[in-house]
Amino acid sequence: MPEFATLEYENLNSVVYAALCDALMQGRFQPGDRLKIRDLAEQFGTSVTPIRDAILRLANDEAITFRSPRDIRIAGLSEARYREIRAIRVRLEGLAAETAAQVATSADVQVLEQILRENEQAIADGDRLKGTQLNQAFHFMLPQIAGLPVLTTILRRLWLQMGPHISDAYLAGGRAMIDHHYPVVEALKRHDSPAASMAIVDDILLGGKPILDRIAQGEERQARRA
Amino acid sequence: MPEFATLEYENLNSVVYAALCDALMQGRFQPGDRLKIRDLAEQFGTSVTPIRDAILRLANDEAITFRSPRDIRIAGLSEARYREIRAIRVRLEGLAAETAAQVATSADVQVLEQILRENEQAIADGDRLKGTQLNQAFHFMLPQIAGLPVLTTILRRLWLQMGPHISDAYLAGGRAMIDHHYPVVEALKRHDSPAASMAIVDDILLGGKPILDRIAQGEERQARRA
DNA sequence: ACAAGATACTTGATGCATCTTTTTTGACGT
DNA sequence: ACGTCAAAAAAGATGCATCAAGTATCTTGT
Repeated sequence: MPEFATLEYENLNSVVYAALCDALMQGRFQPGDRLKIRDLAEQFGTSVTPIRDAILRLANDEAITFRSPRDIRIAGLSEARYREIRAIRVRLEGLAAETAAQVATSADVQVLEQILRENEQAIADGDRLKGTQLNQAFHFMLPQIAGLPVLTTILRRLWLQMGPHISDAYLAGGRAMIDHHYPVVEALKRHDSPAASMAIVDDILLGGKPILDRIAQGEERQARRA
Repeated sequence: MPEFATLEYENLNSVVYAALCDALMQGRFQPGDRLKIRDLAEQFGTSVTPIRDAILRLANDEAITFRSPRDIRIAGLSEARYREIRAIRVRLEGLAAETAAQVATSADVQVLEQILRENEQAIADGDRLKGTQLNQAFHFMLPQIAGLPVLTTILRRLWLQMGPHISDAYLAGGRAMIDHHYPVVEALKRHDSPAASMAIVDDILLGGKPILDRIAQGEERQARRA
């Protein structure tokens, strides 16, 4: 008897959740933006229940916060918290890169190279949205190649929190955002785990610099105002 | 102007979620146990809505799964998935221990030593529940001392998934479960980050051995049946 | 006695009404 | 202009009714 993939039934709340996740990761929300359940319900054409469900899940992910019982907003991100997320990413994406380097096939490498080419093109075209998406796609390929689903989930959650903060800063760094991706691919080809890990760490620390600067700058501005 | 902690207002779904989390972490559920929203609503004395909300959050944490659209169960844990969780814990708790070693005060150390003493006593008394809780308390102290809230959240989620699988295996290992905690405390006293990291890694790998054996054994049994 | 089909029951998803509290708004006084 | 305050509007939490789909039970024919 053939195996059938357990087909994922979709409930409305999952659809809404996925849509909001996409929006978050694409930077289509700004930190502090207010969400209203009834408004979203109208936009999605559903009742409020699936929206509430999705928002509850995002709140659980700490991507949105309840500033007060009736005030739902896109979560802010302090500099300290961003630094923590970065430190965690260094450890976890390092693990993903190491593992991926051990098991990567040439097909895997080709997918990565294809993403890189498209990303290069998107940057050349000045297409910020596509550039951000392809950058994320590259990062998520590593845990996928490595066969680490739990890791993928954790990283997705971290990106949900970073999403609203990277949109503006992304192209500020220009091609720097993907410069470090090339040595990752080279390391995977050679099954060189330490090199893969070091390259992805460089990417996170150096490529993420403009984002950190922007958050730090925003905090400083806020401090002066107070 | 002094900082005020954003006081957490409590909604019912948070109360239910916290209660279910506790139950999960204490191993009071078995993998595969079925949850029924209406039953839980009766037990908690609420309507079904807050229960649904809490269950949705736990599903988002991947602590429970929807086997089919109307069949909510405590999630299983494959050997591969457990190994992945362990690898992630090694990286993240390593980071927590390193950071904690740099900033730990003598007050922090005293708290850890107190937990260790009580844990020793619980094991001597054969009090499995208390032993498990204190073991967890020790592990969660490290990211707290280190001041890493995001890390704490991630680890809590991982423990939610491990909870139903550690109950039986815990005392099987006897004192082995906390043997490696002592060198962690010693390393924190000396502000010796590498030693702290190594000690906690030993604890995760060696202390977690009986859990892995149990999961592997369970899978083997299941494979034979098929 | 047993299997297949029909029936009744369970159960989560969805929608919606209501309640309480918050937020908004606008008038008012300083 | 600006801050204050009160009334009105808004908004999330909670509870509940209904629906559709799955499960268990019962019936029925062999």
